[in-house]
Amino acid sequence: MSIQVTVDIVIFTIRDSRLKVLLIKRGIAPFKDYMAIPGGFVLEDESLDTAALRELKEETGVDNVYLEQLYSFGDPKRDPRGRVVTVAYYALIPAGHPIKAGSDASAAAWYDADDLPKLAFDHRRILDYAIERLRNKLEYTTAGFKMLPEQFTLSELQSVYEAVLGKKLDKRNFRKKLELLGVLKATSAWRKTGRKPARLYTFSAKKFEKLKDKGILFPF
Amino acid sequence: MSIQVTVDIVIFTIRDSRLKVLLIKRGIAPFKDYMAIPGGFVLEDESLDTAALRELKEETGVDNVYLEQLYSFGDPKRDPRGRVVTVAYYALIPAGHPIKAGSDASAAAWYDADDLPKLAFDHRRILDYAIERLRNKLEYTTAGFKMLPEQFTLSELQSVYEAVLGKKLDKRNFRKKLELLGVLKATSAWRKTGRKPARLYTFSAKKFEKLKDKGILFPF
DNA sequence: CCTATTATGTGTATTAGATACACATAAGGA
DNA sequence: TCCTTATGTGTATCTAATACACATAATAGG
Repeated sequence: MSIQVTVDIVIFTIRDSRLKVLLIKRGIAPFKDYMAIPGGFVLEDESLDTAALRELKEETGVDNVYLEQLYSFGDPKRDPRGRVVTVAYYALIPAGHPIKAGSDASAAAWYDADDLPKLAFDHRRILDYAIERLRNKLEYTTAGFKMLPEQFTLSELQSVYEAVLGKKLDKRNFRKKLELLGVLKATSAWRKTGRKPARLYTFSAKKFEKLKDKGILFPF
Repeated sequence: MSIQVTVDIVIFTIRDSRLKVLLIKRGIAPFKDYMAIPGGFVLEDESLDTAALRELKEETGVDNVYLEQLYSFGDPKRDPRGRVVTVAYYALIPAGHPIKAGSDASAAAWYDADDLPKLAFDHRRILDYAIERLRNKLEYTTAGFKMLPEQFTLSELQSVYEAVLGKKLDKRNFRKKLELLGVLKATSAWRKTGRKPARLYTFSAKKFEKLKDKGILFPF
């Protein structure tokens, strides 16, 4: 009745206007040379969240990013070595956020969420579940903002939504909704990106909290 | 690094037009005489879902009801006896469904979800989380139907929604939405309940699946 | 038997939000 | 200087959400 407990973390980011997932290559059996979601054992004296944060830090050097528990997977045969229950998490990393891949550096890489390689264990199922959750959460939470740096253009924000949802959105309607919600603050800065400069915005957490208190959710 | 894993199950039903939760009285320390959510250890060769189904059956005699994983709780100090990670589930039992409480019979009872006693361990947190999840799911899934017998009146259905959401709904608008969705089948049976008889309906899973495929969700 | 009580069942008007859709502007690069 | 590309902006239409009142059928009680 004593079971090993791990955490596995699906790490999402946006790159090249695409939803990407960080995978590492397994160096040892079972599933040697398969790609896998980063993870590891929960230690004796740490909570599940702490374990996930620690693993995330170890694997990517990343701190202070959004992390949420996803689901627990506990099929008795999911790990051929023995009974392992894993608590899956997912993390959202801002586009362009620097990643210091750890000792597994050469073996870690970003993969397109809709073009995944074969994965070890039941990681494909975990990943599919994470993508589904992210898509849903995007529509009624601020998950979209968590994949952007503090300052961002409206096109960048829209691009995040399009990458995750996998479909094009209408620019004017997208902006209309944002304006209606009133959770963006225009800054006086501009992104000069080769073309016509775009205004930079920040997310107003205060205004969002007020909306949440009123039961108003994001309508994308 | 070897941890005990349990499942705990928040068991919901509707009684007297109120959302109720099944709690059992603990006979032994720690938290002796406190009320607690039913649960128990995950066995060596069973999946998490199987463990939850087994516990549910053992505690209530109930089979074939809706069961969904909720969240995993793993604070190192949540159980004073040692390291226990629990995978919480919630179950929805149709109103009026017979419960054969097990050996703990005398100690098991239904409590109003909004008038709970002191609970053992972190069970209050688990329960609050379950209620929140149920409220949310009610609005975009068929959870409401799962707390009703196969045949039900429209008033009974509305009463489930009102009990869970904790607010009154407009009868005509409620029925209008249902009609728009078209997931109900009128039967030729009537519930004679002391007053004017009410028509009995059944839920059409087929039609619901079609709606789901189109991405249409329940708008309550 | 008659009346009071209680739950069922039904439609319309108003408001709010969602969707569909096109063009002028500013900058960089050829 | 022109071409390319991304930014930024408003209106009309449709669909869904909300607010709201009364006749009907049955039982219970006097």
